[in-house]
Amino acid sequence: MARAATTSDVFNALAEPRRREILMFLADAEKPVGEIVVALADGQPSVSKHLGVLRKVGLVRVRRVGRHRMYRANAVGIRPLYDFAKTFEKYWTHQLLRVKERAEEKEQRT
Amino acid sequence: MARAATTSDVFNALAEPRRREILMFLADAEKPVGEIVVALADGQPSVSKHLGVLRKVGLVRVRRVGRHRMYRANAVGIRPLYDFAKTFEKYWTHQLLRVKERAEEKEQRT
DNA sequence: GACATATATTCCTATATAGGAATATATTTT
DNA sequence: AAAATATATTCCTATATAGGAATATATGTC
Repeated sequence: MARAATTSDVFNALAEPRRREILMFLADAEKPVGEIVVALADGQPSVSKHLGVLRKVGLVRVRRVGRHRMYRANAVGIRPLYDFAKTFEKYWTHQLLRVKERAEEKEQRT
Repeated sequence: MARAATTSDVFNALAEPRRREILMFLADAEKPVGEIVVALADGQPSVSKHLGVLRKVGLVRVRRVGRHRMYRANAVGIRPLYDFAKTFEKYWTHQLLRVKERAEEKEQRT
């Protein structure tokens, strides 16, 4: 079988770097497609397609304003990713702590 | 062009649900392949392949013990994902706050 | 209504899978 | 060294892209 569809879930949708960039660009304020195209120096059809994927998995919302479409990030959509990653937070904290301890031990010996 | 290789980065590697499950299973302690196979009720070659991908992007470490290979999660490898997701934390906090406010306003009106 | 602007969609293609089956490799045991 | 155990790798195939080009759709303006 092939890989799962990018539209199937948030993880797959965000596996694409361009889509992560778009989402970060839309984090603070809503923007029309044309501005994204300029900001990311990408083609218009490409951006539209990426926005389509982000919309399907609920990571962005759209609003029509005249002939523009204003897109904005739907932050809560990222929670599945955040929650998954956060599970491991304590482990790398410990890991870094051990590195620090070893560094200090080494320091002691000098 | 096709999608980026799963081995290219952490985001792509973790787009696959099975790999996320494997990583969570390896979070607390190192385990031999056979145990993962049993725990996740998957085929041995399948698990081996997934472990190969996780290893290539630095999400797991291996250690040989007799004829076993002990795998463990390398938590820090998840930081790119965590950092990305964390960027949006403040937004959904605000978003939830607004939902709460609206709910309270509504409550007031009754 | 003709024209311009903004965006979405369709069509095509090369490619990187993921899964299954079969096989190869490494290590221990007898 | 033969057999058994544990794991990795190879081979094959169906499929879901992502990108480019061309086109369609919707809306505003003259």
